[in-house]
Amino acid sequence: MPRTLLIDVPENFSFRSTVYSHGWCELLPFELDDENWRLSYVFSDAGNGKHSPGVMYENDGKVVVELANAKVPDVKVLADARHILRLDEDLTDFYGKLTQNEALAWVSEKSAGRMLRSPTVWEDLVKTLCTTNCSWALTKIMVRNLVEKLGAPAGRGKYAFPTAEAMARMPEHFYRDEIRAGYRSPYFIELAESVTSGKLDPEAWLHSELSTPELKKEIKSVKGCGDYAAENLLKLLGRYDGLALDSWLRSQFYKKHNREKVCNDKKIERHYSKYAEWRGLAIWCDMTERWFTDGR
DNA sequence: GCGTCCAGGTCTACC
DNA sequence: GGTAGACCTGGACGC
Repeated sequence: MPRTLLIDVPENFSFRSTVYSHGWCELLPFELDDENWRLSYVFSDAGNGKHSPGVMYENDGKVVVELANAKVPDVKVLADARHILRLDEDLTDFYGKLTQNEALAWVSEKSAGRMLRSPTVWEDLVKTLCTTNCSWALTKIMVRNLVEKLGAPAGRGKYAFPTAEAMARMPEHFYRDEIRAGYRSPYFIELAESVTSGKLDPEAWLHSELSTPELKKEIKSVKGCGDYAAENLLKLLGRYDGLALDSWLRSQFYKKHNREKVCNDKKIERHYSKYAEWRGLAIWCDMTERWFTDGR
């Protein structure tokens, strides 16, 4: 039976700014209707293998979650929605840092800075691997293939994000031929097997007591995860002291701050050093300003 | 239509 | 520790 849940949001929360924070809203099981500002997702109760396609949107100062069925318990859906939209993340200190720089004043005005994420670190980790060394178009293809070919059917033509168990079962040629993952194929299998065997627990990274450099080292132990991928995942975990520089971010920096000339990473790091532990979020907001101020 | 380049990089071998 | 070369794919681009 369909049902509707309501979630209170913090004062400095913007549904649009959060959904548009980066490309994750374009990766299945997320789907964005940017005319009506509704974000779809397939919620899962991993323990029971149940799934509920849902739609999130903002109305009257609350986030509304409409669900197609009652297969996933309310408490699980609510927790996942809060996690996805980062409703419990306190950005007060970050916004305070931005008052030192008028150029980034728009961030707090637009209530930006909450980077959309998946309900599980597992899903974010796999998606991050899909962003490495390829175009965004290929990233979307790989994620779509993973979801539609390995995800559990959830009705209405929707699929949940595949579990580690489902991914561990498939042979390498499946990833090469069906997912189009190329050289990443053995990495996916190794990662999935590590998670299913209990050797690796990505969800524990959310509350890890390790320092960021130590946690980064652990993330980089995953084959296919280098500096960019580890720092990108750290941002999704709520740690912003790495810049997660990739070719897109670098090119945007050259255009905006270096007269379109290439420079080394040290210069980029110096530029954002004043934001201290928030520098990774500061560079991301700075480089994506047009998305929020010009419309996207 | 075909070849080349490169994109939201990383791994390995070698020095 | 630093660096060169290999690695899959698909889209853009030049011819």
